[in-house]
Order: sequence, then C-alpha cells, then structure tokens
Amino acid sequence: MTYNYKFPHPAVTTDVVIFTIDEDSLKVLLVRRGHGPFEDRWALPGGFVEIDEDLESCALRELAEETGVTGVFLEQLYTFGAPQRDPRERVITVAYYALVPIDRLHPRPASDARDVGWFCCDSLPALAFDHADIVRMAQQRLCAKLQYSTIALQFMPGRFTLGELQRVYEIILGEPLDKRNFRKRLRAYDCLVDTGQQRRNGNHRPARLYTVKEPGAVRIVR
Amino acid sequence: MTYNYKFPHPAVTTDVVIFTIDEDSLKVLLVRRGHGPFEDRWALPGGFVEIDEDLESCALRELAEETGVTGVFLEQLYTFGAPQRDPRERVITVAYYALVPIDRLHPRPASDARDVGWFCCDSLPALAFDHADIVRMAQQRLCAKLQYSTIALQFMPGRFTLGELQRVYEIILGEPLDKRNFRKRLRAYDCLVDTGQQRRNGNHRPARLYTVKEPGAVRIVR
DNA sequence: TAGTTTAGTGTGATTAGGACACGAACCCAT
DNA sequence: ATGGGTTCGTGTCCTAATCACACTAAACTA
Repeated sequence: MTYNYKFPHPAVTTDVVIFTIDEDSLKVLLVRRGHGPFEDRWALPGGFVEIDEDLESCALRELAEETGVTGVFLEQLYTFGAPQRDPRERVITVAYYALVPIDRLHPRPASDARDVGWFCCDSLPALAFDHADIVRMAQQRLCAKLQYSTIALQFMPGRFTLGELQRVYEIILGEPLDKRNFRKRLRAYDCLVDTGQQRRNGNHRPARLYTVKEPGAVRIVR
Repeated sequence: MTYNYKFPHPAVTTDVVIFTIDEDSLKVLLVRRGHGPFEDRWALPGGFVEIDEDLESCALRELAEETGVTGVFLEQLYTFGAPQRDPRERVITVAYYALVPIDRLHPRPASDARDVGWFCCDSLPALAFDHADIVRMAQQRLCAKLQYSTIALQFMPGRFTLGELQRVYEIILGEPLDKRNFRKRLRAYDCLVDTGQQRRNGNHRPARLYTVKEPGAVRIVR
C-alpha cells in the first residue's frame, strides 16, 4: 500500500519539549532513538502527524504516550522546516512545549524509544536533528512567558509552599528573587488559595500550603 | 509522474498576512482565488511549499510574487492544521505576517489569482478556508507587538513625520494617544534620525521629517 | 492681518517596581 | 528546659516609569 500524490509532499511531525522542575533544576524529557537516523541519540518525544489528526492532538497523544501526563498546559512553539533537517526525507515539525508538575512524572519508554530520561537544560547531550535549537527556543519562550503570565503555576503539584514556588521562578530565571517582593507580586495576581494546611519540613517554622485557584488557566499579568 | 509514500502525507503551504496602513486604516492584502475550492472567494496570498524550499523562503517568494516587496519584516505567526480546513486533502499551513510601508505597494494579480486588493481589517469579505482566523490572530499579534517593540517603524516610508507615525500607532491600537508622551517615548527608543528636512502640508506649521536609524531592525523595548 | 490648522515642547502627579530587616515557629542538641 | 539553627512570614520607604495636561510656533488662507 502506497499513497500517491501529483506533487511531492513533505512529512509532518510534532515534537514536544516537556519541561519539569526536579532536583533544583529545569529539566526536559528526552527519548533515546531506537532506530532510523540518529539511532541511539537522544531526541525530543514526537512523531508523525496522522492524516486525520489535529496538530495539538498529535502532540498531546505523544505526551500521554511518553509520560502518562494529561491535562497540561500545551502551547505551540514554532514550526521548523529547514529542507535538510531530516536526512531521510523532507520533514517539517511543529514544535510544542508543555510544563508538567513535579509530582506527576511517570515516564516510561514507549514503542520506538529505547530509553527515556530527564536532562538538565544546561547540560544536554548531543541531540538528534535540530532538536537542540528547538529546546533552546522553548527555554527562551518559557523564560519570557514567566515574566508576564502565571505559566509557572503549571509546574506546581497539588499543594505547595510559596518558598517552593519562588524557587521555581529562580531556577528558570537563573537569578535569586526577593522574598517579600515575590510574595507581594503573587498576592496581586490573586491566583492562589491558602489551604489552611501547613507543611512541617525540617527544623524550622512550618510553611503554609497553597493551591492554584484555577488550575490550567494561564493569565497574562503586568 | 506521481510521488509515492508508505504512509499518507499532508500537503504544506505557507500563507502570508501582509499588513499596510492606507487611507487611515489597517489593511491586509487578499487575492481572489482563480480556481479550486472557494473559487472567486478572497484569500490570503500563499501556496504550497516546494520540497527543497525553506518555509520562510516560501513565504518570501510568495510575498515578492504578489507585491514586488522585498526586505521586509517577516515573522512566523502560527501553524494551522485542523484536519478539515481544506476540502481537497489534508493541508497544514504555516502562517507568516509581514508589514509593508505605505509607499512600496505594487500588488499585481499573480498566476493563480484572479484579482488582488487591499481590505480594511475591520470589514473583511468572507474569506476562503480558515483565513479569517489567521488574519484575526495576526492582528492580535501585531497589536501586542506594537506595545513592546519598534515593529511599527516597518510601516513607515523613507521619510515621515512624527504625526504620521503617531497616527499609525493610533490606527492599530484603535485609540488616540497623547502627543507629548508619544514623542517622549519615541525619543527614548533612540531609533529615529532627524533629516533636517521639513514637509509643508496644508495651511499650518511644517513638520520635521525623520528616517529610521536602522531600517529592518526590530528592537524589543520597555 | 486676523483666523485657522497642525507642529512642537515640559512639568507635576500618580503609580509601579525595587531595596531592605526582623520577629515567629519549629527542630535539635545539650 | 533552654539556646542555637533554620526557614517562614510580614511592611515601609525610595526610586523610576507612566500618565495627564496647555500653550506658543509656523505656515497658509481669506
């Protein structure tokens, strides 16, 4: 069975940059390629768009297949289409990025991936195709978006402390923030709810636990 | 001659939203379709990506074919890929947008376009495919970008007055601006050069003529 | 030459952002 | 039990950016 066209068609894929915060650093999910070009190299999870499948559905499907994560913030990043970016044939890829909370990581190797793992953004291995460019652009976008939206809340688990949230900002921005100004700013956003609960964690005063008021909603602020 | 693949491939196009300012309004360039689905309907200029052609090259080529304009600000907008957006076959389109100056408009009907014309953004005719969505998103992006970059300078001809530039901002944003604050802001950007020349235009004091310091450069400001 | 029209210019008020220090609560070790 | 260590939680002042606002200048016309 082959599919015939009157003029040449490129293949189209989606790739997903899945970010999380783990062990005090920003990490991306990579899979080790089981075959094809760049065999054994690490690459972004992604794959071919099915002929009746929406682009975002494709990205969501692959995200679910790789990580079991659903219902996350998913945004189109950019479409990469340099003619020689795949040695097999012309492949145009629509890149998305997603943020998954610390507590919902269950990556397992999928069908055509030999292995799967989280890597610190600032010490990535050599990646397949132009995936290093894609990760770099996603990281820039994340950093920019952090400053004028509530996107960072997507990283947070069900309940969390303000200290933990501040740490997330600091890790992504790569610089320390002032505690009181940070809290003032978050209070102004009015997007957190005090659960009334506390977390004792070490030999110090316990911290209040908060939840996100509208999980999944990303507000533009400032 | 046909092209055969082991699995179905979508077609890929680029479409370009070409903005200009004319007659005190924001306009987009549309072409009237000469055949195919939506025959005689107005649509964005665009077409199929050649198999060895970069995406942006494709958009630039079509922009040049339609308008004769080169060297303009061109930016990827979004990729639209709903399965049924084209009735013929699955077509994924990578949308770009471009800003062309008032004095460089030479649109002429191209090969597969029956007619070509400029339309006010706020009174568009019924468009082919999902092109109305594309225009809407491009307009949003333009509006947002205006506030934190020097993108609006791309609309300006070789020499222009500060009053004309302010009018461009007001047209896109849809609200009047304060003259003194506007000029203070532009002065802070430091992206204009006083030519020393003036323009007499009506029974009033003549206005100074400025040029853009680095034409083509779009700086992020604020 | 008086009237009309747009060009060109600065200050003061308000608002937003950034720097900054200390008591509270808990744990642990003595 | 008490003192030391650690993170939690809170408000004020100062600076910088933004916004509102009004008059004179230069040209043309009648």
